[in-house]
Amino acid sequence: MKDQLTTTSYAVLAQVAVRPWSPYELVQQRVRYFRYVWPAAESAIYREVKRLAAMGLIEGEKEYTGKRARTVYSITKDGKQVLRVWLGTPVTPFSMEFEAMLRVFVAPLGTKDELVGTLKQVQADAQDMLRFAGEVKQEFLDGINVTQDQVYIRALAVDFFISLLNTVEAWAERILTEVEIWDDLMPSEEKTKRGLEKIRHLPVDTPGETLKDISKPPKSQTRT
Amino acid sequence: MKDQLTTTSYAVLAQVAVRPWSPYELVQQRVRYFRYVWPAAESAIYREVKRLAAMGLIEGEKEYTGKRARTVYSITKDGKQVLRVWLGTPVTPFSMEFEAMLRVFVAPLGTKDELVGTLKQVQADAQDMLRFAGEVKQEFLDGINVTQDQVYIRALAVDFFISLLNTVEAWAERILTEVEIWDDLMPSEEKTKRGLEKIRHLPVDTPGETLKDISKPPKSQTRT
DNA sequence: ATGCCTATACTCCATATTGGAGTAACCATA
DNA sequence: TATGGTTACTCCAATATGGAGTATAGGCAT
Repeated sequence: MKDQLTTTSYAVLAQVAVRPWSPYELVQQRVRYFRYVWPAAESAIYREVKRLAAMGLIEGEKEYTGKRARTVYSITKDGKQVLRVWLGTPVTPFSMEFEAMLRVFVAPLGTKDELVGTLKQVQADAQDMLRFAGEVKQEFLDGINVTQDQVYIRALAVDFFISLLNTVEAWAERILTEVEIWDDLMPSEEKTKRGLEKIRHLPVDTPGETLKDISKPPKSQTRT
Repeated sequence: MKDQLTTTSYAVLAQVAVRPWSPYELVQQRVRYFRYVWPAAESAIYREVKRLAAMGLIEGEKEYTGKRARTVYSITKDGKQVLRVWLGTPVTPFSMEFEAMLRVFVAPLGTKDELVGTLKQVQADAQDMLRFAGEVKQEFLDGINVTQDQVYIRALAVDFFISLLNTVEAWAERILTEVEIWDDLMPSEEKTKRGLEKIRHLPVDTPGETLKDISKPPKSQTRT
């Protein structure tokens, strides 16, 4: 066992810092707490719990329901210290997986219906997650969230999540409206004109002068 | 060699569909074309090129510069057909990695400066990527992008990318303003009040009645 | 009391993926 | 001719993933 902690380790450790959990609970609740900002497989959680325990960063207490054991883990002093040290290290940048966009790229090979279907799916996924975010919002307003004592911090996260999802949802809506007025997905002068117009109005600064050298994009992202 | 294609395979195949590339070019240019919506390691690209070639979905032509060989790959009929079929299959949902948010969760264990530093980093990363997006925008306006003939499609992607980055940037800015007025990161009645007020005004619907059962969040996401 | 279904609580493993190290030729400059 | 950078990859140890498998508990119908 390597004792190099990964971001997944810190995600689990951070969750245990909130209050004690059993591995099973962590697996279930990760969806509410870090799944959407740091996806990790179930088996990864179980593995991390063992590692953290072996390293003395969390400690377990056994409980029994009949013969079935379950261990509830709490964070230790060392664990807190490790989190504190981690807070001083550089962050890995935001990154995403968005398969739908790859499909948009090759959409002209398929049908308009397929593109519309993909976009509707994106919209539906965003709406599902927004529904979930709405529930979390309500939990906080009702004062019943597990991290209620940390509202002032968690509010920052819920804000992020909701802003992002609204952006995705609005984009899908906007694009659907655009695609709906197309007859097909073939290139056309009309579409090209509209596309360029759209690009021209995008809210971002363009570089001062035309680029001679194609400048390097921002450096790559790594997951550790 | 398994011939089950992964999303990374389709990403590469979609890129080769644009125009012929050598593996090295694909690796370099992936940053411009799919890195931000489907991250993949360099070695993964080389591996996929080999697989796709072995499966007859792309075909390579050898070129020489002195003794150094390079192979330029183009998509085949079969390759296009495979992409077409793919367009008819279900999409995997959007997902992201955002380590900074995990740090926000445990921020009270550290200092205000550390939190501010993390948020500034998020902002800087977003601004870097926005600069890159601005360059892409300019390329299209100048008519010199490699996918210029697909502006009407690519405009949809650039729109997404810029909207999302602006959202992230604006969030970081907003949160920095909030955090700046705090004296420390300890819980306080004042902070709790502000947090709840913030949550109350978040742009998302809350469920009609208070939840008795904690409903299940949207289903999980898998990468294939 | 017995069987059956579902939830709890994990372990195990074959396969896939990653980052990085290594190899080697080419090219410009000093 | 040395040397440093770019092109153009290959290879691999370490890690991560999804899914299958194991086993107990509790509720409910018969």
